[in-house]
Amino acid sequence: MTRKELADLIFPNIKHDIKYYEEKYPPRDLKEGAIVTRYAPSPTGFVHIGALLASFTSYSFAHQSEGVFFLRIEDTDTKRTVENGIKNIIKDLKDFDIVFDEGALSEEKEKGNYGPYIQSKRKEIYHTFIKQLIEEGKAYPCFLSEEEVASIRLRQEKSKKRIGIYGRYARYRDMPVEEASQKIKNGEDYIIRLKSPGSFYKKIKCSDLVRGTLEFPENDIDIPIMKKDGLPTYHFAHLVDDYLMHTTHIIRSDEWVSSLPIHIQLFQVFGFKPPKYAHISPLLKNDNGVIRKLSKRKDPECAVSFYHEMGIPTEAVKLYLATIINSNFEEWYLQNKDKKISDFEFSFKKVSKSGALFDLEKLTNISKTYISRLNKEEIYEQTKTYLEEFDKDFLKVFTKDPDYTKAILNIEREQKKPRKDIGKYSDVKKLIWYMYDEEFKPSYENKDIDIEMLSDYLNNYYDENDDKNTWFNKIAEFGQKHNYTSVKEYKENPSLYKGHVGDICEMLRFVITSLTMTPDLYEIMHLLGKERLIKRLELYKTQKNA
RNA sequence: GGCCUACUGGUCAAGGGGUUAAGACGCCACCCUCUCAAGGUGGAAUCACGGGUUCAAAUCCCGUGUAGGCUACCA
Repeated sequence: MTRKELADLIFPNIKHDIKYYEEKYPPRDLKEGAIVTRYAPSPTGFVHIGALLASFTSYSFAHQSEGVFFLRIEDTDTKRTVENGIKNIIKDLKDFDIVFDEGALSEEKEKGNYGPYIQSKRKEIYHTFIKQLIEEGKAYPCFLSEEEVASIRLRQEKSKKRIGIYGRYARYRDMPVEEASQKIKNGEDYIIRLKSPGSFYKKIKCSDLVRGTLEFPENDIDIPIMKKDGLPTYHFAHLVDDYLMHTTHIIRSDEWVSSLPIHIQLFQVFGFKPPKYAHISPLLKNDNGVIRKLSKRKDPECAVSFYHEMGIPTEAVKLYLATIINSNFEEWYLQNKDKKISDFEFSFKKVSKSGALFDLEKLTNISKTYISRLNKEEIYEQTKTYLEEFDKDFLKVFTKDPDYTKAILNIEREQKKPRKDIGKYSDVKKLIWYMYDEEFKPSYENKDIDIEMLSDYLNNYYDENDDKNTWFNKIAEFGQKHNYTSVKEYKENPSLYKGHVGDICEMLRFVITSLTMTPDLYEIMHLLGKERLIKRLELYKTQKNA
């Protein structure tokens, strides 16, 4: 019995060899330096912010180098796979303008010449590679049950040994092929393990684009490469796929650095040139003093859909991600306000090595700045889209008279330093509700208001056609009649006067909006118009008397 | 237990032997012919700790500590 016969016994239906696939998937015809990379999620549910960060990074590097960015679905863990996972992933990313040049489009469809892009459809390819390894004596069937492996682990833990199937724990590593094939013929369960050529006492140097040179002990664990169900493990699938798909750069999150020795070893076993690796740090969260990785289960801000529900513009999220990925992005953007994110040249050298605490406040600020640069039309449309999905009641009010709403949104907008108060589209309602009569159901706090004076002003002095200067001068003039003076004078001699111009404005603001803080009073009054202003004063009076 | 990695203000960070230790967010104070939001000006850090090396260390070396990751027939 030869190893070839053992390999045939295990994989009786494999017709091709590795060479066949190498010819089927020739090198890509791209310009020098083009980066081919991928986003390779498991379809286990929603896209979370850390994954968005990784895919945004990959996408940016691929595109700025005129390379290729593709989507590969890693569904080798059948227990965790979720219905409609692929479409959700594509949709979530598309919201952020992250689109794929090739890869899976749905469970059935895909585009590109290097597919299939769904791992569960690539079984035959993986088997071809594993078959060759068995023929060459570089991999072997292992009959250790999961229970046996667990008990080995337990013993290792107790005696403080290194954990794993290596050395003498790799009981089936050198089993004669006759015995192994007999066990298989008897129907015993098995997995395929790599016969690791490494030694724990030798060092291997791995280079990482963001971390530099990393030194590890060689991998000497006979890692599983194929599971009982015939599907490959992540490590092995990664090797085959990224080799055949000609991936040049693997950009993935930090939790993978410790598998680097395994991955390098796998490439060496086949004599393939490994791709370049870049490990990016995870996003962290300060949870009441405990710093931990952002978790899908505990943190709502983790799901990408959270930003959608909050009405935070996707562009703002991207700006924030860009500032996290490259520390020099923020400064660049400050100086190049009119440029797009894609105009920035990302570099691996500027990727931070340590994990960043996710800062919602900073994101909000970026978002405010971003929205402040939009014009009234854009804000109107964006808010409308948001309300259509999340607040149908306010949508009716908001869209009833589009020009009026746009005028509200335009208050203090068309100026060098535009107003910066909308951080997310879900804020719009609580910022402008009082401008709509149907929403204006105020509950006034107790405050000293000279109703008679305001009535006199609104009826006899206020003219909605006045420009801002005239408006202000009139209030000052009117104030003098009632013993109110300028702010400066009042501050100098507070005892001589009843108050200052600002006090009149505050009273007006309060009666008109029921608020003490609002944007520019002149604009608000102008938009509301004299008639409604007087009505609001009447409303205030009746509420006071009640 | 083993193996990795990271530690500069509340947060993100620049700086890689000699700097008044950039900048952004947040915070505080003041200014800005009505309040807010902005904007402007200013304020707050001896670079986790302990030892070295050096005329000189946030920067180099060694320990310690803390945090994170891996150590699955999960990815």
